[in-house]
Amino acid sequence: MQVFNTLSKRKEEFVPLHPPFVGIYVCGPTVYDDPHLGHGKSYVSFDVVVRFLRAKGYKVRYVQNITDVGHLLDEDGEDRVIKKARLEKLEPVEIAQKYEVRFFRDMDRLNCLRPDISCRASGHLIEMMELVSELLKRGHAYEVNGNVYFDISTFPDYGKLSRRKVEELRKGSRVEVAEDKRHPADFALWKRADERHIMKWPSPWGAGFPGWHLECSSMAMKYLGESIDIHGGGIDNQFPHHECEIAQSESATGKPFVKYWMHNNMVVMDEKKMSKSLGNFVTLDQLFRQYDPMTVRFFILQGHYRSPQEFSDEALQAAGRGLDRLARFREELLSFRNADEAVARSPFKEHKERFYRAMEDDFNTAAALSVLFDMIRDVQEHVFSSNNASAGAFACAVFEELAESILGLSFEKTAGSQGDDVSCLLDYLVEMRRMFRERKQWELADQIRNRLEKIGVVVEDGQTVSRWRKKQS
RNA sequence: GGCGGCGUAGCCAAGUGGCCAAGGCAGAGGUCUGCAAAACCUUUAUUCAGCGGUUCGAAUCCGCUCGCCGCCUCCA
Repeated sequence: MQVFNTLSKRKEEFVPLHPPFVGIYVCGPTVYDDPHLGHGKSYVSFDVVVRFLRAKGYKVRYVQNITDVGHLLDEDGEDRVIKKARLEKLEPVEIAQKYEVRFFRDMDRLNCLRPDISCRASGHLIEMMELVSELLKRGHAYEVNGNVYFDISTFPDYGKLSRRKVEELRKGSRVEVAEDKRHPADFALWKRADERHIMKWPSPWGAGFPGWHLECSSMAMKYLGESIDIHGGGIDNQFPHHECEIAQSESATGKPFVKYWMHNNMVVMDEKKMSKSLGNFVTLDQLFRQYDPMTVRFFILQGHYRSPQEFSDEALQAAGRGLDRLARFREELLSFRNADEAVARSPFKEHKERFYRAMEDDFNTAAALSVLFDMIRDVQEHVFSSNNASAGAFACAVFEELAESILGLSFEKTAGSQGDDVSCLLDYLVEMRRMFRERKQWELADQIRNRLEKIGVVVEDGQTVSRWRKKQS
């Protein structure tokens, strides 16, 4: 299996440090606002990575952090969480809690598996301080006025992930350099907090809070060991965040921190990166009012995780239609589910192999997805038209494994669309329409169909039964 | 200014040296149907931003030009 490693800038054969175990750490969200489509792309991408590694038989431990401590926003030392707390008139902890809940709510809707360990930065201050002490002890850090900085001159490899030279960093720098740093590129491990700062902790260097790269190093190493297999995150975190993680971790342990660095690309909107700070974002919650979460997942899967992805309503609608077709196909295939598949001599083994080959080539979900659509045509020929039950059963099992287990597409009806009062009424209206049709009272039958269409419900007449469904978007 | 990347049909998007350039959506024609919808079948880029070069052979490698983006500040 080939994985693109940002460290080497090429695809490498994937060999875990301690097979069959795989430790993967993915940078989690800062919980101060609702997650947007960009978060969706990132976490769906890594969800598929985890799902596929498990399908390949690896024992995966998936760790993801929750950043609830907040990072520096400006020179005043106010961080995003605190700023939001002031705006919403809540405690910082309430803000973090609130948006953590909403983050998982949206990830659940996208059918992302929960991480095996979801760890909050605020619960790991001890570990972070220990890391700072270790770096001080080893001479990789220095203390000035209650601030502790990492001394970049002690780590010659600094820049190896993002291909940057320390000398070049200074020139393009857009922020003012803190005066007490020895070198402008030195970064904070611990920051002193004044009285106004609400989120602060006592430490050997006085009251303060951790630097923004520290939590990932501490928690990744705590739960996955000093060297981990995969570290993932957004490409926009490559520098400085991941670069600093490497410097801290490797200086403290003397061991390689990460074997494979994986970075997902951005969602693009109006020709610009979708992000909070630019203001051109659409939250998942907003999106889900218009599109089914699975449509969003399907949309994400249609692109490659390392490519930028263009967001537009047209693209989302197209994704919805494509997913619809897959869902109908799956429903038809489901009638073969329990047939005897043991005797199957089927062409679908080949589809499975093609799918795996695509996924083994750096998780090419777009190519993998296309195999599913090829399957539609071939199942039509080898199962539906010949009513071949054993081939159908095999195809059904293959489809469930590929589409549902690995790609994480869920075709179960969303709650509220089944068994509630509205559904019962709709069922009755469709039944009524059927009676009109049997008596060839087309006008009355059409009237029902037209009226339902107006409230976004489509009626479809099949060979034997009529069905209704909610129209997407 | 430094580093990195992108430009493939109306839209989204795979493909990075060699069968006719995946797949989805939209479009066109057909089958089915009371009419629709859905489904199914067929079809849709002599061409991969442009110009040169390397090669028996390039969308894929190299050079230049044009356009665009990301990172260098928190960001998935």
